[in-house]
Amino acid sequence: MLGKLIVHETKEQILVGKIVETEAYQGSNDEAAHSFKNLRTKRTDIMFKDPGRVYCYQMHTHVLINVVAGPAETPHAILIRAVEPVAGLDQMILNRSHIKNKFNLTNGPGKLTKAMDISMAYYGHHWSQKPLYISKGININAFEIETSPRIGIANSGEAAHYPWRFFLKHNPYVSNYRK
DNA sequence: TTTAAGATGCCC
DNA sequence: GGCATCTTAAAC
Repeated sequence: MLGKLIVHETKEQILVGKIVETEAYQGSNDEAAHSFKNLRTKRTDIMFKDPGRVYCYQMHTHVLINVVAGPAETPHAILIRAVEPVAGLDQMILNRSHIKNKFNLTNGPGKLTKAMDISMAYYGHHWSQKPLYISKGININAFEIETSPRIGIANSGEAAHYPWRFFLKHNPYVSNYRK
């Protein structure tokens, strides 16, 4: 998914962001995943459906978005943690309360949803359909990708150490690492 | 029914 | 390091 484009056709502008950071959550076997042990609730339900749909949820005051992965009944998901603005930068600045630093607009999972005006209304929406879809971007070679443990899951036992965060080396729009 | 924690971000 | 703010899971 790294290098692919998220496109959101809003009524104001077309907003486009290149994916530069993701995290993998492996369904039933991953203690850090919401779907650990196949836990199926109103929130996690969409992960048990067909792949390619939007799994979004609210975390504190923010919305976080995922792409559902794996076949039906296999609740995997990929969290989109950061994008690099490609189009609609001025609208993103407005959406982010006039944040000045362009590197601070979309470098986190809660920041990018606000910049790109992606809300909980997209729960279950398919990522192949307008007005919110993923399109072909650039191909990324393996040597351009760096990995690390995932962020913000320190209380997830062994899973906290799995190197399932993926991001583009030296890209200034990647989020700041923290535990 | 109640409570505590959370795949965060911003301010001090 | 604290706190906003709200959903959800799990304990009572």
